[in-house]
Amino acid sequence: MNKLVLIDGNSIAFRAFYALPLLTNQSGTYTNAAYGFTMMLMKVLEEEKPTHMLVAFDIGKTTFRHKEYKEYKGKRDKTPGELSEQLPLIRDLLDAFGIQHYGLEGYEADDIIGTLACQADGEEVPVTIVSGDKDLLQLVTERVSVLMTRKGVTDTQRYDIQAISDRYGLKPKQIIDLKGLMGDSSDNIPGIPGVGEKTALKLLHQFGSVEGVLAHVDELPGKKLKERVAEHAEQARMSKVLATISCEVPLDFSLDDLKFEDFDPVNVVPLFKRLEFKTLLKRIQKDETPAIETVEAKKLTFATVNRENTKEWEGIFERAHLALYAEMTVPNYHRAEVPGIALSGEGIHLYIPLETALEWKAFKKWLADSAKQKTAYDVKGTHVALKRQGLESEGFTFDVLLASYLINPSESEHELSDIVGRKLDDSLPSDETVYGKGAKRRQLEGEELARHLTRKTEALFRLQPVLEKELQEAELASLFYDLELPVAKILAEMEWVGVKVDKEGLRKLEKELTAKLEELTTKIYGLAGTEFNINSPKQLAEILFDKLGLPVLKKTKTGYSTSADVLEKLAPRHEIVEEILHYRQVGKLISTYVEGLLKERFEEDGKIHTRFNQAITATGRLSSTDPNLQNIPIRLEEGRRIRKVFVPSEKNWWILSADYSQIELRVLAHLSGDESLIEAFKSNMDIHTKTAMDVFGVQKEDVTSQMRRHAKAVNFGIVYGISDYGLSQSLNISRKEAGEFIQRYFESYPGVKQYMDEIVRKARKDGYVTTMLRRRRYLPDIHSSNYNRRSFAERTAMNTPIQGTAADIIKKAMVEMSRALHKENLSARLLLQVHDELIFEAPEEELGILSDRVRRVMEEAIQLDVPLKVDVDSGRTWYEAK
DNA sequence: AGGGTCACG
DNA sequence: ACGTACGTGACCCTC
Repeated sequence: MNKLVLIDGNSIAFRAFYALPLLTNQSGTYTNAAYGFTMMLMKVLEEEKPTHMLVAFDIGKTTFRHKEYKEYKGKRDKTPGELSEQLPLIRDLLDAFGIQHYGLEGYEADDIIGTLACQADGEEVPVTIVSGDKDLLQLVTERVSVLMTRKGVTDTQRYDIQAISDRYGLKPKQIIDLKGLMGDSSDNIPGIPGVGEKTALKLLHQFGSVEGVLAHVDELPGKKLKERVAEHAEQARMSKVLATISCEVPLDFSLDDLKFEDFDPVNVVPLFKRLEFKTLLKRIQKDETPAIETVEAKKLTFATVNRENTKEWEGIFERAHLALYAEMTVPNYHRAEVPGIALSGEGIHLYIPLETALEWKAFKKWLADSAKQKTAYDVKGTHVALKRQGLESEGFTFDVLLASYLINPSESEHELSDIVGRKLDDSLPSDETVYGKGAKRRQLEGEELARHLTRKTEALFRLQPVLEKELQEAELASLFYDLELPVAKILAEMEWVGVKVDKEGLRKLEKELTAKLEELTTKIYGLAGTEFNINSPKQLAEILFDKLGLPVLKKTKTGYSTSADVLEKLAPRHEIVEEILHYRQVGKLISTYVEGLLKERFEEDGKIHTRFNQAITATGRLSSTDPNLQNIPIRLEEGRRIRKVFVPSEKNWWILSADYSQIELRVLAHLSGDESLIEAFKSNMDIHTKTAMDVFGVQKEDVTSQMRRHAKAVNFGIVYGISDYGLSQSLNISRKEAGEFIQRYFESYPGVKQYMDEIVRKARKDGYVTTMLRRRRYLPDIHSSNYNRRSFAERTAMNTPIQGTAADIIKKAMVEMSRALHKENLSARLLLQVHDELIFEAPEEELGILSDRVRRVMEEAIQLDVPLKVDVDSGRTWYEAK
């Protein structure tokens, strides 16, 4: 049975555009209208199952209606550029779906739809019209219905004869009369002034049509109305003509030409990927997965290597380049089992169960051979996990995870299946799909595991050239090969070595802090006059604001804020507040640091083995998890004591820490070329004092500690992409004062101001910003019409080159330091990196040379127009090393 | 699972 | 009139 669907293209595109926020893909193309349109399209295909389809568009400016009334559509606002540039995109999408689209000079989409609806009706083919325009209701018949958008994009209501009657009490054709009387401001159709929908409907219910109303002017209720109708009779007749949809557009095609057979995902997927329609992509790929999977599974022939047949497969190790994947049972590779390993080369896919791998000499030789090139996903994790199984691995020359990260560090999904979905015209089931999650998680074995793993290595093998090319094109190849890959190997070693912690020291701290917490708890209950959960912001707010009547200074989404900055302001008003602040402090130390560290400590070696995530931050920094060793307390003495439990792992060894002084401001001085700032660093001045002198116009001797504190906050603000509001918050001053500070700063350092303006301009032009080593971050929101999003992107444009360059520099220092340790034959080891600081452990006799080398390497890691300065200190624990 | 809070650079 | 300082991760509570 045939079914024709006619879509009012402009109407749906408009609706989608205004219903959705102004989305863009990474390359800055606006996609919201195209996205909404596609959602609607897919819904219609699913629900209507059309055999014939057409999307009609308005093209050109004038239609036959303008002859009748030259003001037609006269008052309509211009289509925004962000929408009109998406119309070609929508046509591309329709082409990909294999759906006809059409526009005709001199006619509106309505008329094309009307003509085809009439034809189809004549041929007894049922028709669904999709639009947001009520005009089209006039086309409804026994066989023609209209799907009208309601709110959002895909929420629709079907209008047939009955529905129109229910809603308006009219027959479909009377919709024309309705508009003749009430007009339509969006099309600039006048109708009768003062007659809206209510009056118009009342009149039509009584007299049936515009002509009927005009013939009975005398019988109309109310003097005013009579006058108006009489006066505008001609205008009403004309309005009716304008509102009438033509069914006689000369079309050079017939219904048969509009045949639609189900779309082919092969054509649609690449376009969805380009436009980053992730949800829709998943939807069509889900529908398609079974088909693709069987094809893939058939195509991919793999072999399982076992003790008996190893000889048959050893030829594979002759190959110059293979992909390797070591499967793990849990994400923490320090604790994971490796059930098996897969290898892929052109036309060959092997699965090696762990037991076989451990005994297979040729495999182990190949694995440890640095001349044998290997592509992996996460070489750091792979290396560590294998090492835990007693397998040495070398020669990782490509990391799919790191490549994907460098290509777009803002992307949050770098799981292999996501990368395959983005970069290949293919799909791979995610680990969650294969293994399940939570309680439903299961382990695979045998054939199933082998298939899943070889699919992964096969994908890795194909991904490598694709990613390699993208790296080249974005000028990221050197960053990848010369910096990130070497850093991955260094981090693997750091994680493998781990940091020794003093368990007894932690236990003592735990006892002491717990006693303190109990004391505070009792005191707080006493002051509150009741017991409650101090850890619950909700219960705490009740006590503070309801029971004790303290003023509410700030709200959160869900209630009253009890954050530290609020409590500090409330402290003078009630004794309890200070105790709560202290309680929070101690509570944090116990749960996150004392208990947290004890939980992560490995019994075997008494060490903590964190994992540095090298593919997470948008700026190029590292992060650290399980536990996070980059946020161990230092600012307050009570917390700083935690550092006493971080000790050297060998007798008579020391902890040595080397940190960059003011690296971000020095980078800013270099990037901006500001003479005054450069001079300040060249003469080794205290930069915050210098800023205070300039901003407050005083001599060095007259800088008060308050001035220096304010200047320091301004400097932070500059690095973060300053705003007066942000600065006012951090200093607890008025926005006006903050604004004045900023203005005076920019007057003192005009080069910085110029640089900030320039970097934002560049971000707008290119769509991204870069660091000194060409690390790239895209900023699609730089074009957003939303003030907040745009402002955020602008601040990011200012901050990322600074933070990111500092990250580049310390990574470079790590690579060179690792070479230096090797060359000097030192047994000192790098343990941790904390953004601008490197922490080592070393035997006492190496402290002199190590301190010397570290300072040199770090200070000379990159040549800037200002010197880099490094402070080095050592001690028996991390606490004492600084 | 998400929000609030807080630890670091 | 709006509502932000940049970059992270872990814990607790609440639903």
